[in-house]
Amino acid sequence: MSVLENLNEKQKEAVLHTQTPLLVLAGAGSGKTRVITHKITYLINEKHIPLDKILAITFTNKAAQEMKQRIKKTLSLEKEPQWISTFHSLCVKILRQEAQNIGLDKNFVIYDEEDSKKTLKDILKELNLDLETYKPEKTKSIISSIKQDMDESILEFYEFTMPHIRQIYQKYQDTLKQNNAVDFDDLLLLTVELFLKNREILHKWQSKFDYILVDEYQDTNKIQHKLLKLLTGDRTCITVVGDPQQCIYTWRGANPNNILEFEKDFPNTKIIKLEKNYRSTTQILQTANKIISNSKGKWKEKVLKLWTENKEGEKVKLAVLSTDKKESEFIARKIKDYKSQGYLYSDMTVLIRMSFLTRNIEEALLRADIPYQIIGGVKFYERAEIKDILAYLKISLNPKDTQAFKRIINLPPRGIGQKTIDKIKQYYKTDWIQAVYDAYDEFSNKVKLGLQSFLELVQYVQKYANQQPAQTAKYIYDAIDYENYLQNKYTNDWEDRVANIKELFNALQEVEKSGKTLTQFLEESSLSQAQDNLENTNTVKIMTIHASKGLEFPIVFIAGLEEGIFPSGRAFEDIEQMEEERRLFYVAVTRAKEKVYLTYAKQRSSFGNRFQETKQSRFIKEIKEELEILGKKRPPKTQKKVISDELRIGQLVSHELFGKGVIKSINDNRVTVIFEKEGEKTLKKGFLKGL
DNA sequence: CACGTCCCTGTTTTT
DNA sequence: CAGGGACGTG
Repeated sequence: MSVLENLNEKQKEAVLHTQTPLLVLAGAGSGKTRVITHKITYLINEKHIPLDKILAITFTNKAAQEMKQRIKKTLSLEKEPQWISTFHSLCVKILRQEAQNIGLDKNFVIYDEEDSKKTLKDILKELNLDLETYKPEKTKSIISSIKQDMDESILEFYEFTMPHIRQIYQKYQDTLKQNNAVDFDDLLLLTVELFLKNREILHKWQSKFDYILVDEYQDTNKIQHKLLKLLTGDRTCITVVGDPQQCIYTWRGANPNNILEFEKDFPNTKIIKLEKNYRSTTQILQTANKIISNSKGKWKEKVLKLWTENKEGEKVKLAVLSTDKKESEFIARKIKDYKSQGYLYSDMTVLIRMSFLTRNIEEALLRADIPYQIIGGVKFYERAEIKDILAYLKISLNPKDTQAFKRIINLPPRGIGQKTIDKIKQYYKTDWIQAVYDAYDEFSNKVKLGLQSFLELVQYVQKYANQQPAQTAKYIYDAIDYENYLQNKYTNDWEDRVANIKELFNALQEVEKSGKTLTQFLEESSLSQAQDNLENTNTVKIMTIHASKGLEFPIVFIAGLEEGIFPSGRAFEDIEQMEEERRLFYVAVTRAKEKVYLTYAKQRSSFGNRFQETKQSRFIKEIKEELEILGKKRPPKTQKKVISDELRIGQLVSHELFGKGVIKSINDNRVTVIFEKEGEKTLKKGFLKGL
């Protein structure tokens, strides 16, 4: 049982190379996950590195989980390896242990995007600044890039149009600190700062790891690169795997230059290219190569050219539909077809560029009785009802958390409004709960009553949350009569929301059973990702292309190939962004093993009612000669079943685009068919197949 | 001073 | 369609 079994020469080389830092340029479907897991096994078995001295960083929690289990199984371990995680989870672990060394309370909370933006909004109001000039989204993204690049010079640029941006940034950092909170970027930044400031601690963590492996390197940002450099030190014990052509996260700081810089920062780097693809058919790969050949050709010698020994397969297909509704119905119909041909629902995925496109797809699949799962969208722990209940638990662990406090002080309505909160704030010394006590005498009896009910509840939660989180959550739910609150507030979908709460109770029950702490649970929920919820069930998965990173499916539908959607309208004026859109398309197509369907609608309804004319995505034109256009051209010779002369009235037929139908009349070469879904159409014989 | 209603706007992608 | 801000009412 060699660890090198079933690896090709290049893969073997990548597993065996440990003398110098290693950069593996691994194309889509070239078996990079395999290389990483085999390499870990090799390091343990042959190089005798203890399992817990290997650090492996993956892009998603899901990937980390799978890798852990694979290794546990391969090595017949009792427990899972503990240092396989994402960058963010790794940094949380480090920070929890070292909190006191950077003036952080170890009960710090992680602010999500919403909390961070609300914090910024509060700051803007306090500073009396215009919300238009300093849009919280914009401001947040500027602050993020400062932190991700560890470089404040970007402020000089923005100060021309946003003179107070520096002040806002300062205040934002101060506020987070006061709240005993960190944002996503802080997890990385604070860890790096800790290492830079404290040699001893750095050495401690360096010596914890004898080897470091990193996946999806093209999507790491500057500070992650820096962190790796710090952890590696002068040693050579590092392997990173990536593919610049699959970089799709520059908009949140990913820096594909990390791949180029790697050689500089890690001397004597060896480079190995994995270009043999094991996933896709020749046709799919050819189309993918065509897509990426239209990119500007940066990263010269780092660009991979994929090839495969897989069979030819079918051409990538394009279906043009009249409306968005028809588009999703087409997809549903195809799914049914393939199901009846023996494919599983779980063999198929629908990929989209923007999550609002899930709506139509979901409706069509629902109507067609096709089981599906939506990955991402509004995530579970970002739902208002979940955050409401969690805020009670959070405030009990960290009573400094302003966002949690504001969320629940008047939930359910207790007659406490802005003025009361302002007053409480004047009494703020150590934390919000204390502030409420201290300010208490200031208020009218009515407000006092409201505050009392709040304080009583919080006292209870503080007492029991840690030991019995599930029961405590239930207690909160009943105490605030939350079901009633949901019923009144959300007349349409309150039942779904109640179901979500029940789901939360279950999750908390698991926490109690598994012996995890509430803090651990809260931090996992903050760092939960779309893919984490990917069920191993026989359902069609619907997700954004970003969420599909690292996954593969036999059949892939890519919907909404329209200018403004894919590529996104925001990319129109920016060449770099357009390049990223193109890479995104490349990633989408390379998810497929056997079949790819591209679709777009000539008309799409925006918001509620109005239809808008769309324009075909530029990407389609770029690969036109690779495509089989459904419903327009004669199907290629592979489909010999085309019926020619023996058509008769009443015969069941099928059409690529319109689905199943029955022949109503025949007139020379033209046949009128009544389609199950599309109604009556007259078309040429050649387009029909017998059933 | 809190709370309800009306009207407006605005859609990337996410740790 | 939905979330948030402005504005008027009790």
